Amino acid sequence: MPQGTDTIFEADYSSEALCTRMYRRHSATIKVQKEAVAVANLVRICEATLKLANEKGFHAASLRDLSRVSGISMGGLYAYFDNKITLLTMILETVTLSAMEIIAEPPEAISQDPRAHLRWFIERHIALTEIMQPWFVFAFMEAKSFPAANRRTAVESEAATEAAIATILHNGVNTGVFRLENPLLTAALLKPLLQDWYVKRGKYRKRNISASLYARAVCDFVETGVLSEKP
Amino acid sequence: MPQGTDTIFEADYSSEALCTRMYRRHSATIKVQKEAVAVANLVRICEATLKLANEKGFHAASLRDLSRVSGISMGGLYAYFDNKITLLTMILETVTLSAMEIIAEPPEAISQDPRAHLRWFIERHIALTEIMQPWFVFAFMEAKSFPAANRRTAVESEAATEAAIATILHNGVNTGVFRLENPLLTAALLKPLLQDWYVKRGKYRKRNISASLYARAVCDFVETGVLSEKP
DNA sequence: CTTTTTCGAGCGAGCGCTCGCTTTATTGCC
DNA sequence: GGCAATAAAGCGAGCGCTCGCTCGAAAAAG
Repeated sequence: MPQGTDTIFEADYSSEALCTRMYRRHSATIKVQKEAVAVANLVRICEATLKLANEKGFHAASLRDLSRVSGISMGGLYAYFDNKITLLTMILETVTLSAMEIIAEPPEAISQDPRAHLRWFIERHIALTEIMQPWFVFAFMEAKSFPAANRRTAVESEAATEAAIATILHNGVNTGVFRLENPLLTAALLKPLLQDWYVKRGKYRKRNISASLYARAVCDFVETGVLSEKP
Repeated sequence: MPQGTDTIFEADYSSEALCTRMYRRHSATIKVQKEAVAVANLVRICEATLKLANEKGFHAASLRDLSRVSGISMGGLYAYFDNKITLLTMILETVTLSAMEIIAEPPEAISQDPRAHLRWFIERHIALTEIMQPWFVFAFMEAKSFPAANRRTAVESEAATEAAIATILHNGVNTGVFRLENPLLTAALLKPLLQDWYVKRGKYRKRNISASLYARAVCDFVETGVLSEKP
């Protein structure tokens, strides 16, 4: 596992790995033929794009900015995409595909226990969005300006995450571990807690709250709420 | 109360009322002297700006777009602001000032009971962001591109909201009504639940979830979590 | 030498913003 | 009330500039 000691993910989510997958998806339209060269430049392009979009928004970032920050000339950039929206789409695809991989079957021992299953899902979600933080922030902030097709995909991806949470909650209700009226609505409330980790990352960094501490806080909050006594 | 049967707010938050306050704050620089005329036009400008920013983002919306949608000529617009950033600032101020007014002392009966106090605060927050939804979405989405001074104000305003929640939680812990380890962190987790109502409003509309139903769901979720038994 | 990749000046479109002018409202005088 | 005189408000073509994007030449690789 290239990303260190983590063993919770099946795939590699480093920039190089993500851009390799991106290159292979778009090898038909990318004009640079040698994979090693292309991937190295895609990494520079993506990292520069995420940096600029985070600073001033994707639309406000010009291709001259991108050329300067990535160190690739204007013309060079157009060997990798045919227009600015394609670049946006390529990055969004990467996020959506990765987000879909969060939803997976957990180890056998965990899937039997709804409470452990929920904790596992929350931790896994926060861990991936931690590794890919700039990518997820990009998708979240720029979602509005996506072409309609991409926006639909993004909404579907988010709905799939909520549905996965709802299923876990539902299993918990059936086995008597959880008590709640509307699993889908509760799942909808859990989503913003997971998103806040990457959207407001600066806030938590300032308060010295790590990903695992945040994950634990979310789990505790979700499980028991704030009341001393159940009403 | 001009906004109907609501009696939870001291002030009026209609577009007219908000733009009247906006006009008085900026009467020195706004070149139109008659308040009635100026306020009517500010309403058209603000509503058009919020609409366009919601569709394509503030930066991507041109002043020609704004002129067309608001029905006010290019030159006319510049009687109300001296540049595009000033317009952004004027709208942000309006949101920040309104958000600050959410934090208020509740009726005597409520402030004695931390549980009622928390519910009151949640309901009040959701009710105001419901009335002013486009304004709050604007502030949330465009916060990144604010001038530094405005961004600082926005962060402070958000911190103040969290601090207010934390105080309520703290009182609850002291009186034994609430049980939680870190009131500030729990308050930080409550914030995204309140924000999701206006940021992802379309999702909840599609599912026929009203503001009061959402507020109730958040209150229940926060109070008791999902577990059947306290561990 | 041929092929692949990189380069950056330059194009037209569209941007934020201005300014000379027209239209509308108010005032003062009979 | 009628009517100039003045002030206020509204207008939109056009300015300088930056945008996304192109393309022929230069450089690097094979």
